[in-house]
Amino acid sequence: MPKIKEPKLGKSQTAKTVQLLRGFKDILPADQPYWQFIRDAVESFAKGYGFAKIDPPILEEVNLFTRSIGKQTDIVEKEMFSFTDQGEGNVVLRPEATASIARAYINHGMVNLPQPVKLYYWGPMFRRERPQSGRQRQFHQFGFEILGDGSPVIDAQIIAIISNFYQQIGFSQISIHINSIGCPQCRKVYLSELTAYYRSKRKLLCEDCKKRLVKNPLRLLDCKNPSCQFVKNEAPQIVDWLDDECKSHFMKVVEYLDELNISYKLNPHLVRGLDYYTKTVFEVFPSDKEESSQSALGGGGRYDGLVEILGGRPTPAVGVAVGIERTISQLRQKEIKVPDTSSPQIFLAQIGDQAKIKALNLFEQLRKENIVVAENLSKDSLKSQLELADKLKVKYALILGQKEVMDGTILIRDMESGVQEIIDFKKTTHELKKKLNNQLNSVIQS
RNA sequence: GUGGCCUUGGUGAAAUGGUUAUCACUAGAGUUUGUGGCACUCUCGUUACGGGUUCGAUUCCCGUAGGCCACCCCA
Repeated sequence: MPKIKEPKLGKSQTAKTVQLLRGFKDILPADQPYWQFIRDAVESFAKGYGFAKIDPPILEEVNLFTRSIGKQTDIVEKEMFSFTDQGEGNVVLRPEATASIARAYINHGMVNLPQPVKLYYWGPMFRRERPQSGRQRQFHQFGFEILGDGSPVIDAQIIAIISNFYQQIGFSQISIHINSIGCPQCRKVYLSELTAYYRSKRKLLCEDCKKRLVKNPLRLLDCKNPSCQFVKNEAPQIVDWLDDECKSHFMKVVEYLDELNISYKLNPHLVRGLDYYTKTVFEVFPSDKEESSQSALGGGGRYDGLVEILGGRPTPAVGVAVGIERTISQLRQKEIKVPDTSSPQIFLAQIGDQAKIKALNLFEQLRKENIVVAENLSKDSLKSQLELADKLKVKYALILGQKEVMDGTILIRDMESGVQEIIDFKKTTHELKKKLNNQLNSVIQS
């Protein structure tokens, strides 16, 4: 066992407060309705579009990412939480999930399933970056991946899913950018063209672009520095250098999107930071006013080479990944109301020892009937119990006291009107169900 | 990794180089124990951590950690 430093006790004998790790956050009970809202939407989409869930592990071998995302990318170069485990080998907290999905596809012989294989995932990802708005070191993504089909209609479908998803959760203004970065062959030709062009303009470039020119020329296209804009606007565009295959693929994708009535913007400057992308790439923004890369809600594209890079048979694939925190922050900003399904409608209050025992049993009985009841059986005064009922904003309070126990009855109090009825204790569940159903019906009617 | 601003109870704020750090909200306990949303009382802080300057620091300085924001890059 490695030695663990004990926290020093201060003069006051209390231990120093333990802080959260930089860039890590607790997802608190108050946040959960948002998470649940998105989770429900994702699950219903997965079901509707025929995706099966997969949960790859959070820890993976470092090679998985150096081979897939690319050694030269920032994610791999400086943002991975990697460490040596006590045994052997380098392990890494996954920075994204697509590579794991491709690995799983190979590992479990999914080539033998009817193609394409449609998978979705949900979970935490880790990148060791400096935190800022819309960026944490642990964040969550969900994603949809379709492996084993190279047809452009699949690209369009993935984009349709994400577009419809955001419509569904109440984002009416989203903006989808799409582009094609070709296959490795035509991209190679294009890259030499692009670097030749930029080299001729080298003197005009910002410092960052000079670095990009050597390191990752594709990224030159999304430089935000105003001084580079002119150079950028005149730069050769990849769509003009796509080979016939890639060009017709891209045109078909666009055609299908038109057919599905999905609005998008062709963005010749859109490139993505992971090496495995081929052909179609796209990004989703909350509105056309916020289209900087930090505000991207999600993105994806085709990755026809990935499975092969990881040692599988050549398998075309497309996918999309969505940032959940970013989506939630937009839900909040747009003040989209999300349902809070967890809050109880009933509070059970008791007075006196006998009533407490009876309440204990009643609570269990109601729970078995799937009636969500709040209580605080350790509190004795009715006043404080009703106070709590009020704070929980329940619709009804059940009141069980000495008198009711003797009479075999129970009180149902309507918390809004203050009207109370005495009912037969045995009919408690029946009455509650009746009341809750009435309420439900009136909500549906209005 | 670079830069800017910031850090006072659970939350949001206030204040001062000098005895018990103020207020509001929240939470808990209570106002003699069968009725909530009001009111009142009480309780909850070594002023992020470490060091320095000083007779004296929460206040000034430095470091560390964390937060926010921007760049790089990404979701």
